[in-house]
Amino acid sequence: MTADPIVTPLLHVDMDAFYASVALRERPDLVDQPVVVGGSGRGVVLAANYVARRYGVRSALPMTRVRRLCPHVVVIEPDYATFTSVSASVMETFREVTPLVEAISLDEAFLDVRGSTRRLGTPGEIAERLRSTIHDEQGITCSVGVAASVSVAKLASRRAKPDGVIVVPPSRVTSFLHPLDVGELYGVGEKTQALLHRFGLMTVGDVAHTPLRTLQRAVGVHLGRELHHLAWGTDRGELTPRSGPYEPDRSMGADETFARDTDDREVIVRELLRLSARVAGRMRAAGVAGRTITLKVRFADFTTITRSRTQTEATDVTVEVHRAVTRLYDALGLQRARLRLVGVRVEGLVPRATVHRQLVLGEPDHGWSDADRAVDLATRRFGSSAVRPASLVGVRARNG
DNA sequence: TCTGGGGTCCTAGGACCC
DNA sequence: TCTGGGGTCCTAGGACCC
Repeated sequence: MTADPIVTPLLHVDMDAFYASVALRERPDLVDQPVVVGGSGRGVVLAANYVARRYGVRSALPMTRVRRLCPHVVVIEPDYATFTSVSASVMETFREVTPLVEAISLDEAFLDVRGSTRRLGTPGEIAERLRSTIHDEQGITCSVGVAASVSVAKLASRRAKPDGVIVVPPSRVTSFLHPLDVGELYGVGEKTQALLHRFGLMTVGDVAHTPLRTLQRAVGVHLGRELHHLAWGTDRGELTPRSGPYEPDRSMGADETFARDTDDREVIVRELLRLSARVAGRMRAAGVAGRTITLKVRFADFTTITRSRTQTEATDVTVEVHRAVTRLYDALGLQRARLRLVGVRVEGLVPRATVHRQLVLGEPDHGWSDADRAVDLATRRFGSSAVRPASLVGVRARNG
C-alpha cells in the first residue's frame, strides 16, 4: 500500500428508480412491465422503472400524460413506510463504511471515504462493494459517482446510471464537465437553462469560459459565482454530516390539492384546519415553534400566491395557526375564485424551550397547548384518525 | 382531470432605525 | 431642508431540488 493522498474521496450514491425498485420487490412479476409509483387522480410520477422510461415517462410527469404515453403502464401507490425503512437500512450500510455520511434524501447520500481506504481499498473499490452489499441486502441497485467535489460526484453518479460506477479523477474533471449541457448543473433548472441558452451559453464549458462579471450580470451575483465554481468543479469538497448540535428545520408546512377545485369557504377553512393540525403536530413532535405563518393559495389556473403574517410570539398551537391562516384567507376577499390547492407553512422555527410566552389578558394560560398535547398523546397511542377537531369529525379521510 | 408535496435559498422593495 | 447610507426585519414572489 502506498501513502498516496486520496484524490477522489467523495462518493455520491443514488438509488436507481428508488420508489419503483422498492415497490417491485413485492411484485417481481412486473419487472418487465412499465411501472410507475405515484398517486392517482391529479398526482404526478414519483418514480418510473426503466421499462416505463423507454416510453418517455419520467419523474414529475402528470399521471394523465403518463397514461397517454403508455396506456398499459402499471401504477403503484407509494408506501412511504417501506421506503423509509429501506432507506434507513441503506444509510446504515453507508455508516458501516464511514461516519461521514451526508444524506440528501431518502435515496441519495454523499460519503467521504478518506478515512476508510486503508481498511477497504480505493474509493472505486468501496463504491463497488457498497453496490453489491445493497443489492444483496435490499434487492435494489444503485449508482455511484466518485470525485473530489460534491457536484462532480453527483454528476458522475447520474452519468453512471443505471447500476454503474464512474470515477472522475482531478485530471479528467474538465473533460468530463465541459461537454455537458448547462442544464445539468446543480441549481440550473428550466428557467436558468433557457436564460443561459439565450446568452449563447450552451455547455458547461461555455459557462466556464465566460468572465465572472458577465455571468453575474446574466443570472445574478450569487448564482453567477456559484455556476462558475460548478463549471470548474471547484465547489465544496467537504461534507457536512448531520451529527453535530441539533439544528431544527427552518420551516414546516403542508399543502394539499383538492380532488376538485372549490370556492366553498367552508370546505377551504376546514382543509386549513386539517393542514394546521398536521403542521402544528409535527412542530410539537419536533419541539419547535414559529412566528411567521404563511398561507398558500393556488387558483384553478395554477397561479399561486402567498400571504404571510409575522406574530410577536412563536406558536406551536393548532388553533393559533389555523386562526392566522383563516384571517389571511379572509383578507384575500375572494368571491368566486376556484381554488386548486391551499397550504399552511410556519417559518422562523426556534426550539420551543426558548419561547417564553407572554400572558395575554383574558387568554387562559396554556389552554390550547394542553388540548394539543392531549391530542398528541392520543394520536401516538391510537393513531392519527383517533382524535381530530370537531369540524373534521365525520369528514372522510381523503387519501383513503 | 395537464401540472404533488416537502423543503431551501435568493431577490427586491419598503419600513424603520441609527 | 438634503441629494446619503447602512443594517435589519417583513412581505411576496420565484427558482430550484428531491
